[in-house]
Amino acid sequence: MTRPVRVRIAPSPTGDPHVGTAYIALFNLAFARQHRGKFVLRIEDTDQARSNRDSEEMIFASLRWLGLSWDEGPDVGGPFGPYRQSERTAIYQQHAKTLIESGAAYRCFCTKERLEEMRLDQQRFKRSPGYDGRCRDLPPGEVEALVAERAPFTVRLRAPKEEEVVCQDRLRGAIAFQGREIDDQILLKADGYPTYHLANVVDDHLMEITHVIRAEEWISSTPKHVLLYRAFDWPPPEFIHMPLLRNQDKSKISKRRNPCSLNYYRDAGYLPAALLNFLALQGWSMPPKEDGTEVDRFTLEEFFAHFNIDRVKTGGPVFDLKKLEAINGDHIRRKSVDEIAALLKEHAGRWFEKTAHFLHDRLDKLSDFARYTDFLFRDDLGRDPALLRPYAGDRQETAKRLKTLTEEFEQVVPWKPATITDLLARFVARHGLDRKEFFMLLRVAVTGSTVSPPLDESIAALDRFVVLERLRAAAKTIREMKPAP
RNA sequence: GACCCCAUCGUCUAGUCAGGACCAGGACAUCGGGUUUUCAUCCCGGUAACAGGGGUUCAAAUCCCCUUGGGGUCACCA
Repeated sequence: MTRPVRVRIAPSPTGDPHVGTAYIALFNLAFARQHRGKFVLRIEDTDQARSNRDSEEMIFASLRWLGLSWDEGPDVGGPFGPYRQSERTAIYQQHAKTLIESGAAYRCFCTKERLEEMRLDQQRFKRSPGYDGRCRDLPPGEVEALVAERAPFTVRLRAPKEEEVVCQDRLRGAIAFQGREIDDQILLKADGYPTYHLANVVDDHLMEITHVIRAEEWISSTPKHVLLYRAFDWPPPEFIHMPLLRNQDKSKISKRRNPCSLNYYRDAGYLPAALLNFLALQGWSMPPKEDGTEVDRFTLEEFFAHFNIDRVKTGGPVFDLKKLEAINGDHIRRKSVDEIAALLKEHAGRWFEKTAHFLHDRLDKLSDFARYTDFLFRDDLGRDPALLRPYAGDRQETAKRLKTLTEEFEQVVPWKPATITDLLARFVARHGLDRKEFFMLLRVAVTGSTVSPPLDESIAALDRFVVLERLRAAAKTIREMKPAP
């Protein structure tokens, strides 16, 4: 008897809800539907420093917005809970202990500092990185003594160095790794929280996950997972690694080169059906009909009806916003006028709520909102180049400053007015810039006008990627300006 | 750098597993034309790809090998 199909997504609640999460969720859900199985949402919040509840809420909200609903999860419960890893630490600790007892794992007393030093050495001598095994074979007596004196420790996987570990991937077949290349990964951190590797394997087993459909970036850690299943004597799930969504230059999709936040797509007015349709086309296509015609515009239900995981292509698809936009347009045109009116109302309403606090003082009549917010909706700013004045008249220097600032904007977390204000203040202070002049330059670069809501609010209201693009465009314009006569 | 994954138009892809009717089909983008008072929609048409080299075979986009190219991973992050 085969076990009922159970799949899961395991997003980490850090930052904005990611388009890649929706992509993987979509394929997991489709697979579950096809097999009349269950789709589980598990929150992987074992990184104390980075995880936060806001982010978790946004994951729920955006997946709901898309209509990708889960059968079990932290919010809806289920028979395999809790579904938040931070609430399962005792389970992981217990399993880590089992591994230590069986010898599949060991306690490591190395400090972060020593590990850092080791890494530097490895770099210096061009040795391949990885734990050097100092604590791997500590005499039992020494370990006991260290434990007795409460020395902090981590738990590491004891990877067999001679063996070959073969992972089976549904789409790629067997993938072999030499034991020598598998690092003695940390399984349990010094703070008592598990790393992804342990938590993921323990939970997938306990939650009876049958198929692990996740992104390709996980392939190289799969042997560690396989080793863990082996150590616990558990049957591994079937692994299905989806291709990675790509930037235009084929690198893994990133918020610097693409809008990645699902909030962006919602706020920009993409329809869930269209986003999903587009995502479904990344690496997958509907089987051609009998007469050979191909259908590439379809609803979620149609996708589910024709879904087959084995049609997934392994090549990495470049995320093409233009195509998404075209598909979105098609989905909009399929709606009735009344439906569009309702959608428009909802969409505009969201923006009004988002911007009312800074519109409040600026409006003499409600329709004035348009002149203060048009920069939020235009793809092309139609900026009057004459408005863009190089700082202190120095074109090259200004372009360079804008570039530096752009790089700093890439790092801002969270993307909020307060953090942006903070960055801006430090930036002008550090470079000794005139606030008035520099901020006006930025205002024009980002909003296309010398009149706009407060800079930090304006910037925060836009998606990070859009701001970066506008800044890059402004720098380019300035760099290429004719020198003043 | 080491290991692993991948490879059809600029982009998403069909075709590849079961080699032949494929001088490679569709979509997006782009170019040209038509409908339309504008714009958009809609319609018609064009440009555009099997990475390279070796094999196997009567026959290769399809099977095998090598090369090249691209990507991912190498954290007390996931």
